[in-house]
Amino acid sequence: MSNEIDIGIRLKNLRTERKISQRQLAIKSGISNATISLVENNKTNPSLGLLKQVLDVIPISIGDFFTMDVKQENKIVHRADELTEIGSGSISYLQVGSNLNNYQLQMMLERYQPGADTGKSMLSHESEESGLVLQGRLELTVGDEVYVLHKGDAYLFNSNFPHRFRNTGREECVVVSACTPPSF
Amino acid sequence: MSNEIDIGIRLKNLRTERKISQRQLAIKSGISNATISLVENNKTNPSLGLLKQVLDVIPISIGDFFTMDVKQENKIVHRADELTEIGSGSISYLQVGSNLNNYQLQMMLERYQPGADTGKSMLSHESEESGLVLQGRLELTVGDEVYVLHKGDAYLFNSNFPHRFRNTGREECVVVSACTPPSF
DNA sequence: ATTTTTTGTTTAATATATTTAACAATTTAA
DNA sequence: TTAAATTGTTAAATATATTAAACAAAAAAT
Repeated sequence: MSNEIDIGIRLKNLRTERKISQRQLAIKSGISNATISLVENNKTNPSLGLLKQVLDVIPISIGDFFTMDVKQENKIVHRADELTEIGSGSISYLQVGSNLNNYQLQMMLERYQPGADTGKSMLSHESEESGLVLQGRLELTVGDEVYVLHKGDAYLFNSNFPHRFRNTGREECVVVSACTPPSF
Repeated sequence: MSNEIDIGIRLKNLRTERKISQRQLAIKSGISNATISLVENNKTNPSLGLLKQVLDVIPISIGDFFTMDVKQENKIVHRADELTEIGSGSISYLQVGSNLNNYQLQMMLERYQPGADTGKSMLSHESEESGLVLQGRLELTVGDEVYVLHKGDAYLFNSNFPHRFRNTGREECVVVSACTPPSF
């Protein structure tokens, strides 16, 4: 397992800046795409030779790779039309910032269409979550407790509890939420 | 096998500068001494985590490790009193330069006290050796041939042949020798 | 001299990185 | 809407790094 080096983010930044896929990088470098995925997620402890092979196609030297600044999302103010959509279907998640790799906080403007449901799958992740309802009706289930929130109501819980959101109202439901660390 | 990175020399320089043995470095870093040996000789392709563990005890960052200048012995002229003694006992080897890691050539001023003997152990190493006698009497054995050299005489042989030097004269014997690559 | 440590290296055993192949999810093309 | 291609991820197979243990050579100690 990795020995606490942030190499994953560094590589991912370099790759995405150049707008190439893991597979493209894999082919050019002669490394399998699986490995590139593992490296980017710090799920392996790559050898120097491997890293060099990959960095050679960027190209960047190993020294520069480690001394370069970790690409910071330095934009501070994000205009309403600049929020990045990471939801889909009947649920919209407009996230503040696009690359949160270096942040601990994830802020979103959420819109649930009537009937929208995050699913009974009770997704759970290791983080804290809070939100405030701006409009509409939101049903929140945490564990076996069920709550209904209206405009002005808010929630805060440790999200390793299984939880679920539903818009049980007739109009669109709008929520501002925060999560730490970012969950997706 | 290594992917052509000169990490071995870099690490060895750092370690020897600090005058610690492979084993000491191994213990402090939690890595086996065998691995350190392999790394220093570029006989393995170490993982980043491993490298970091080792460099942490130096200490030096991975970035600095790769960007630092490879310690070159850049002294060109070495004064008579600056030669470094690497012999002992009845044999003195005054070497030109102290750290020959980055050189292929090892030049020495050798002094054999009367009776001095490199030993019957017939040390053999993979290199070429040449020398010229400045003073005294030198007996050279290569394989099963025995030669006696006097002032002005010289030798040159492939030193993977077992060999041996002795001062069989009554006065100090002085030789200037060259070896490639350096043998110790 | 002779033992005892310490040195760096090497080999077989073991742990782990890397690959191959499959997967689900999203995008593109038709 | 469906099919085909591309995305990133994961599991089992394989290749390789790493370790533990033994080795020879040199240094230090007795």
